[in-house]
Amino acid sequence: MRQSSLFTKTRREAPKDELAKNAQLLIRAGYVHKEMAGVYAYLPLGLKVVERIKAIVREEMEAIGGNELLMTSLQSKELWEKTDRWDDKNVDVWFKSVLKNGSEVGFGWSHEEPITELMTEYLASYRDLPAYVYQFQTKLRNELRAKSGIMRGREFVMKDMYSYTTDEEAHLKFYNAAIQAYHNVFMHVGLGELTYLTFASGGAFTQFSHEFQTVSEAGEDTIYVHKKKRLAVNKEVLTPEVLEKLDVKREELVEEKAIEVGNIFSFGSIKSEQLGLKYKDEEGTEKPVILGSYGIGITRLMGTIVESFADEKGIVWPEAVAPFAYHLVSLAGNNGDVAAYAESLYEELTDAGKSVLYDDRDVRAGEKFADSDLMGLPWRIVVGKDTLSSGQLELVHRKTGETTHLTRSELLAR
RNA sequence: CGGGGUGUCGUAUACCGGUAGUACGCCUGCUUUGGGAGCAGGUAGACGGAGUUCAAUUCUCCGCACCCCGACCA
Repeated sequence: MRQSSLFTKTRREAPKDELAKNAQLLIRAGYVHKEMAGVYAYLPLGLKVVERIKAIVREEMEAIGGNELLMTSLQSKELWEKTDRWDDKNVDVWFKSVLKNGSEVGFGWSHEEPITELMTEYLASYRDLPAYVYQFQTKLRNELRAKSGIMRGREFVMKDMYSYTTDEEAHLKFYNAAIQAYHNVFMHVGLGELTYLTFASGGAFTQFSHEFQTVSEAGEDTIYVHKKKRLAVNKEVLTPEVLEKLDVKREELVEEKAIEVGNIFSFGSIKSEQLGLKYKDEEGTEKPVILGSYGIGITRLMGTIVESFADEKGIVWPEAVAPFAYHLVSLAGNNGDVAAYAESLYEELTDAGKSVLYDDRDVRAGEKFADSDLMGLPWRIVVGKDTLSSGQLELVHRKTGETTHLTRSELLAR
């Protein structure tokens, strides 16, 4: 993409109404636009990052048998009354409205109920199970207090997956596969080292739920990390019994602040019973389906990545989620030969299938470099006067600042 | 929801009970061109309402918005 055709601009200063690093940088670099407190629009560059994260998550969800679908934002009051989660006394994040005909509707803050009800239409026999479905949805939650930039908004993109299985054994098998898939996701986006499978308060069905917590100063949760065992315990369940069950000692744990980037838990058969999701087993006996739920906050993950890797100059994207792999910076000025060289290099790289943002703007070098640092693409290719005489291109690694020189063909072969 | 705070050109800020200033941005021209250029000219602003006052952007009250702490957080 030519930067001259990108409508967004960078800003020199952080907006005064944002304290969170992720929001400051994402706004300055033109990735997101704040619409109101806790509500952010994703601009072209930001959308690319969201889509890249989604692609990584999608790949893992497909690998464990997920069927992607897209549920609705408008949800029925009657449905949620069946599970006693319509009343504001029980769920305090509802946005609600009224249709012209007087019916009340809610705006989806979660989708267990609608998807489980949907499943009653399709799942009837043990032969239909298991079923795994997932979606990427914009969740709407009327949070009392939005905070931390895109990390905790009233509107955010989430991947939610639900598993429907015949019994506990099948459920646990999938549950463990999901844990592995989640590990793969966090590894792939570059947060693997910082992210811990964390034991958190469970529910009626199991002792624990599992969270995936990324250690970060910007975190809202407090966890106790066991570095050797690569696991953690949420502060809310840090009890002698839990430590014993996990076979860890309190003094082996380190307290950390962390961001909850994923959460998985078991519903058992409660919701299936409430919503009438049953199947017939081999003997023809009717049984409730076992339900599991698996979430990853896509936009929160994006914020976590910014928080985790940004430096004093700006964002530093891991290659797997960067909006473009290369930032081709042309320092042509009024030198037509340099401009022509940069143009042809851009064409050639793009034709070779490389993902390139080409800074073809007529601005000075300092501004281009500062913008490039702020936007945080992994590799910067600099084309200047010297390039023409030496035949050497400058390749700068955003993360380390390391600069290497290479020829055009070496770059293309990369 | 409890507590605290802040609202000034597009952005970041300054000052002030009496003509609202600066920087960046944006527009025009000239120069400049490897780390946010220089000169000249131009554009653009007091969240809304009520009150106090000769006079309110400034003080008071109400509303709204935003931020922070806490509570909350499948």
